[in-house]
Amino acid sequence: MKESPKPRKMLNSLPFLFTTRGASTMFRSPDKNQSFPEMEERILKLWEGDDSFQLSVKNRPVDKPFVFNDGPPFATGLPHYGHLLAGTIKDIVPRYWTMKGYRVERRFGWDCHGLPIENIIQDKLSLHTVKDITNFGVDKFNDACRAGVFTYTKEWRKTVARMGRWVDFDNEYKTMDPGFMESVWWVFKQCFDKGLIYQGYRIQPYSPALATSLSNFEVNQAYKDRQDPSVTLAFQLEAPHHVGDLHAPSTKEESDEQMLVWTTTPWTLPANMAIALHPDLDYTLVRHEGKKYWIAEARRTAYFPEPKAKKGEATPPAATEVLKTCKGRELAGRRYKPLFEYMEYTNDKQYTLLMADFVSADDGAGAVHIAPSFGEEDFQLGQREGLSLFDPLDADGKFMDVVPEWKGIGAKDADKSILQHLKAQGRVFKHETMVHSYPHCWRTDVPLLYRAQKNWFLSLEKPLTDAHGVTKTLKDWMIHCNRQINWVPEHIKGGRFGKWLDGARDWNLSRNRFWGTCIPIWLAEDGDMLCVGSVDELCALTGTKVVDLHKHIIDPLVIKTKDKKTFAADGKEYRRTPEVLDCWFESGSMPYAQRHHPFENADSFDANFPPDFIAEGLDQTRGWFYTLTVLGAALFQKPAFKNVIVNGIILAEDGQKMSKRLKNYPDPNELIDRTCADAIRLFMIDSAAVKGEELKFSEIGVKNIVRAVLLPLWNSLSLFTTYANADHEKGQLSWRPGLAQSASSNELDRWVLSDLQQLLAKVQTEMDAYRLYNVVPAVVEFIDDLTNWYIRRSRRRFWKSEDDQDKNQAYATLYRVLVDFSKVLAPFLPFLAEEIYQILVRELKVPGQPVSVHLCDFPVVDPSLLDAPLNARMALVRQAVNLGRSLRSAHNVKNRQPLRQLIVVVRNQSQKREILDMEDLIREELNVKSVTVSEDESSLVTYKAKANFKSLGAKLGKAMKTVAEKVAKLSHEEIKSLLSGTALKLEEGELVAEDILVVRETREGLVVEASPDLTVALDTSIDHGLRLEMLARESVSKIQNLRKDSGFEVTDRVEVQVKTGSPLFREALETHFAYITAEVLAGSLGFSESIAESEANSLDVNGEFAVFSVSRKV
RNA sequence: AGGUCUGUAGCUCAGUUGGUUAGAGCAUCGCUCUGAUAAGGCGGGGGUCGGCAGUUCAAGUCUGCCCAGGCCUACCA
Repeated sequence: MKESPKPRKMLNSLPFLFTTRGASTMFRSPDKNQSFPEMEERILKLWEGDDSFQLSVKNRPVDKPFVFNDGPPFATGLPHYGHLLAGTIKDIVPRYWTMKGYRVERRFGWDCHGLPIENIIQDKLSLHTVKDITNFGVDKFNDACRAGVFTYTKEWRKTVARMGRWVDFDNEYKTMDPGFMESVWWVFKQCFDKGLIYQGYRIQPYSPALATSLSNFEVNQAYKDRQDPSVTLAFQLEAPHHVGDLHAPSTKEESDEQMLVWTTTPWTLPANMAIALHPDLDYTLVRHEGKKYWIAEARRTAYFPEPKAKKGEATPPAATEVLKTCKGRELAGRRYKPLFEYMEYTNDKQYTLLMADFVSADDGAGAVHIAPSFGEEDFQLGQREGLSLFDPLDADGKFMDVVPEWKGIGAKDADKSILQHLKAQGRVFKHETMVHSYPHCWRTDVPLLYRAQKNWFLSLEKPLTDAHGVTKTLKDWMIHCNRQINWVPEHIKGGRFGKWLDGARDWNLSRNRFWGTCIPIWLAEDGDMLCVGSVDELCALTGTKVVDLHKHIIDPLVIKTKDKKTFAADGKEYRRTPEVLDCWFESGSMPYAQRHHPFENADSFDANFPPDFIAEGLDQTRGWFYTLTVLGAALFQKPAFKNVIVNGIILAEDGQKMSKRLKNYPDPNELIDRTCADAIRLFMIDSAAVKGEELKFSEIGVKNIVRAVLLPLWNSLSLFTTYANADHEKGQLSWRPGLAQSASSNELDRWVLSDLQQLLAKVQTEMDAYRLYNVVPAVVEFIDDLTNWYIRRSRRRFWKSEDDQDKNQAYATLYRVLVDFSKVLAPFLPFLAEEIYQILVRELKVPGQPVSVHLCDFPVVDPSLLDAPLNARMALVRQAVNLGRSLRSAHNVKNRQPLRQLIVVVRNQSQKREILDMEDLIREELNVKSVTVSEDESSLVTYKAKANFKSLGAKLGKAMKTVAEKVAKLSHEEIKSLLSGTALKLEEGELVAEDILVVRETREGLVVEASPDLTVALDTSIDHGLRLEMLARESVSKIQNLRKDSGFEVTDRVEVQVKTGSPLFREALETHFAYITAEVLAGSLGFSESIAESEANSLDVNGEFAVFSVSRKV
């Protein structure tokens, strides 16, 4: 064989030129020490040069789309393994459907708006508060956000491409594009016109330092322990006779009873409106030190402990006297004297005892102080009972004029003073402190206030009617749509996501921020509102040409009109509501906004919605998955996606979260350079991470993929090209790629082809159901079948020098398998699959074949190649071989020692044929002279039986146990008779063959191994001839090792010299001269006394000694 | 605190409608094979299937309660 060229370098510079290879070489030989990362970089350039990605899309018909929607990431940070995992899934599925003949457009998208970038810019410009930003200028601030939001796009592009993901970055969408934002307005107006949008209050975490409310995400970042007052107050109740007299104003007639109420937020007391009790809890009136208090019975002893008996005293005098006990509901409506007089009396429920289920008696006094402006539950109760909102705080969280005592003092700061005031009035029953977990402002560390904020909401409770006239509330539509989605893993549908939908509440759409899509509502002073749904509309209404829809551009535009239909001018003035939209609204609008629907491409919308496929992480359940679902249901009463793969979270190897600070994970780019992208992809896909479970990421795991999957495959390719080139050069091979070939007569060939068809069927089934986790194990198993059975068993067929039919069939088969298999692998291992395809197909310029494996059609099952009985037969033979190998091992008979015969005992006639069919294979694999098939195993094994619990259990029920014991005691003969079809009568019933499971025990002193299907025995007697053969094989092995150690090429011819004093060795070498010289490609084999001995070249077989010398024949 | 997922060999995980002695890969130890292979083969060691109850002739599997971990959600006054 000629020097193989250095293909890598050549291809880098001349990617299309293959003709420079020597004419005698058929295939480019893969480098045995190939660096996979280098190979991948080369493939990337090849794709770029060929424009393969664009071709793979354009080659497929427009009217056969597979629609994929990509969730947009933020480019303010670098991609991490979570992105790589989702990205790999987002690559595999589209590649697969492309190869199935669909046109799969893949547009990348960028999330541009929102807090991540606003926070970065605030830090950069040292703008700490909302006021700082407005003083700085919203226009300048937004410009800075725009300029900073794409910091890492280059790194993203590079890493995403390097991972082998094909996605269109040039045609990407951005949520800040005017077209995208216009479509978001359209979506908003659709909701508005359906009556879903309303303005209302919701309790939100509020940072007084920043003068803004915060998102839950921000709140969750800064929970910490905090010491707060824990105060029990005594509210003076009025006389009870006013109960039920709804219109009677307070008489201020005091009773002598007080209500104990617990709070940790004294600053909310000036806004107290009511007290809540649980209707079903017991409340007790006690007399203590001359005063009467109501308290939840369950809390009584916590507040009024029973005095302990002192030594000598019998029963201590009770300090607390129980007067009466009743249910909370019996106290409903009792009035109390308010602590403060800041509020107007607007509702007869004000300052009364109200009933609420959320009240518990776990701690406190079992009665809750209600300030509807300052707590979620308070707010809900206030809404129900018609209480007004009273919020005496200004934007900075300081008391306003209505509370003159604490005017200008911050809410939390006023706690102490308020308590002092109340103590002076005798209203504080108990004052302690407690430590509890409380949210703080993540930027300023100031404790947050929960207060009612005016917001824009999307109602989930409004009825919507679909095209078929069916009416449901939006929430019910969402639940309805969710039923149509194929979730992987399935449990999310009814579990995490389904439950979340069940409990979904109206969506708060507004954010008091700056860099986002504006809420397109203009308000008049009288509360009248206009919703703008497009740029043209805005231009018409304002008479201004607008190209950018960001806040600083839009806010100054005032709409003046008399008539909302004709927009006649000079009427009321409408000004835009200042909020921007929740960014999730933009993400949820992505299916429409990325294609500027309905302003462009409206006619093709139906074909593209809902999309076939999306894939994101588990954390998107409440994020993207949810907002997509809301808007899909709101606009079209349809699900926003048909299939979704939810990936799990990737953890570091130690099971902790990946942490930059702890450096407990390798840098993705460096790992790619150390291992390769294909291996990382496969490692991630071959895990429960593709069904929503977490994955512990380990570099060792990735390296194992290289070792267990990539290298064996690479070596298969290498074997094939090496032998093909060698044979081709010597003119020992007629087969050529692309030549028509008839079906192989060799069982191994037909087996591996059938095995491949089974794999194809499996991959198709699993991919069609989006169960990626079932695909990789099947692929890996096929690699094992291919390398460790097909190729190992076929080696000699490639090695032999005759250009016969068998050899040509072997080449044709392996070639076909490798090419087809490269197509199966293409979605999963896009680089290695491409390299195989390039070497085996593209570089040969086989007519009619695409230039890239990714432009090929996914192989479909060829029923003519599928032969399930053959697969079963081969499984049986492999079992027989395994039993035989096990026997050799157990009895310490080396495989190089040929044995006389193997006896296989079969269970039936068809097995007999199957074993005899493959006798040659078994003989060679087990190194035996003959295989004898027998149907009677009585001489080899003894039968024992076990009860078949499955079949007997149903019949026998309780008698199962006794029968099982009897079955275990059955004799060999009884079992034999049962097996032959005779039923056995027992007290408990009749036994038939199916009711027992036969266990074979080998008879003493025999070399026998049994499995449920087969029994195998080995004749281990060795005669003179067998011994000579063994020595010959040992010699071959030794010589081959010497060849290898000397660095000779596979095809080099050698001369062999032997020194031995052993007559047996001499006889073996002489007898098997032809065999040995053929095996080791020796031109001569002679004896010599002048060979220097070393450990490497001497051979000691059971005391027979020989020394070898091998030299290359020039 | 609630929801949800997970808990099976040293590690990563399979385990069908409940049914024999709970499996695989990796790792480890011993033996072995090999001119494609950094591989392959055979065997060994290694398990109270998170715990406790219950249903059943029979529970890793079904039910209940509890424990641990992850994620999501959450102002309990």
